[in-house]
Amino acid sequence: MLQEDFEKILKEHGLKKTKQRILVLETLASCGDRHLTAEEIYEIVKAEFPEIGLATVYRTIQLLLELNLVESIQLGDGYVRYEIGRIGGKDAHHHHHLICLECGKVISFRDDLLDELEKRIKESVSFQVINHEVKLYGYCESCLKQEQEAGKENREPAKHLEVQLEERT
Amino acid sequence: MLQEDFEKILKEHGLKKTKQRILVLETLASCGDRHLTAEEIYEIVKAEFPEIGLATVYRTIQLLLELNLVESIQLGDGYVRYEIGRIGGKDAHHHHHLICLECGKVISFRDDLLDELEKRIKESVSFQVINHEVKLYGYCESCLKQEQEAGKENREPAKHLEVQLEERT
DNA sequence: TTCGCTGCAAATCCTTTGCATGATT
DNA sequence: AATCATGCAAAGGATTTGCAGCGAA
Repeated sequence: MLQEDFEKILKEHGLKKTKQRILVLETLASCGDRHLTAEEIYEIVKAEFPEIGLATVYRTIQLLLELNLVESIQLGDGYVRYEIGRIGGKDAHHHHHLICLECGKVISFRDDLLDELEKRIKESVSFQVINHEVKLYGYCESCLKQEQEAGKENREPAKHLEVQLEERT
Repeated sequence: MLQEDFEKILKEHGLKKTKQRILVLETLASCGDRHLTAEEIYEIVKAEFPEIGLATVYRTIQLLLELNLVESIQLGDGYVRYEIGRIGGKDAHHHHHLICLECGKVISFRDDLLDELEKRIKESVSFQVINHEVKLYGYCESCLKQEQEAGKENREPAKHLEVQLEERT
């Protein structure tokens, strides 16, 4: 089903159907919420198809981005990550990310509040908003719990995200 | 004034005051809205102080990030950019970016609408939001004008930002 | 058969690091 | 004088590219 759509899209663009391309897309599709890096995709595909090369993974990701089948996000940790986009017409446009500063977990959520913001922008500034990207940094449920159990010191929450992330490398 | 604050902060942290550090910070301060890359900062400082090395610029930026004097943003074009943060107590936390897909211009704006979103997140998911980052992609005023003058074809607006940006390299 | 796609290795590009020298306190 | 910071060059790490061979159409 996913694969059939994909084959159709490839054909429409005069591109060839290859096992590598299908595997990369399938990996992204099945790891829906994991937000994989190129290297991670490579490792996963290699388990099933050891001949694949990392360069092919990069080239395929590039292709999928151009075909609008995949989207990229950068969490500020130096890696570019990829997630499957709206395949088959479902508009996954307005989904955003909650990023845990403790464990790095990424939670996706939808919200249309930003439509309101876009409208306001359009009115106040002369800027035509086409798309937007929202990242909320904080602490996820399980990290909050762990901390509560660990003791009652007041955590001084990170003021600067990027730095925070870098320090945890 | 800026420089005095900076010297005080350096002293507080047991760091030395050097010409390089001051010039990097000044460059960031005076180029307020330009969102410079490390390389650009390097070039600007080098005009006034040719002995400086790129590595020093990187090290200084790192320092400024840790001191919370500077913030970084990634526009998706592969470069990390830096902008001066809230010096002297002014809280510049909730400012976000409008990014022109045509010319790459970055416009900063403030908005507190996101506070509302944060509140909602907290209620619906158990996630403690500490900070957030919003990027709106679209077309700036002057690019819109140019286009109107150039002709009346319907522009097919970019569906996928990152790709769009990459293609303009 | 034709051309596009792949794998490999080399090349790039941005950023970081090691080390001896030089500057600041 | 004691450190810390700098410049340079080399190292790193992610991503891209060149090219000959392979595989889809």
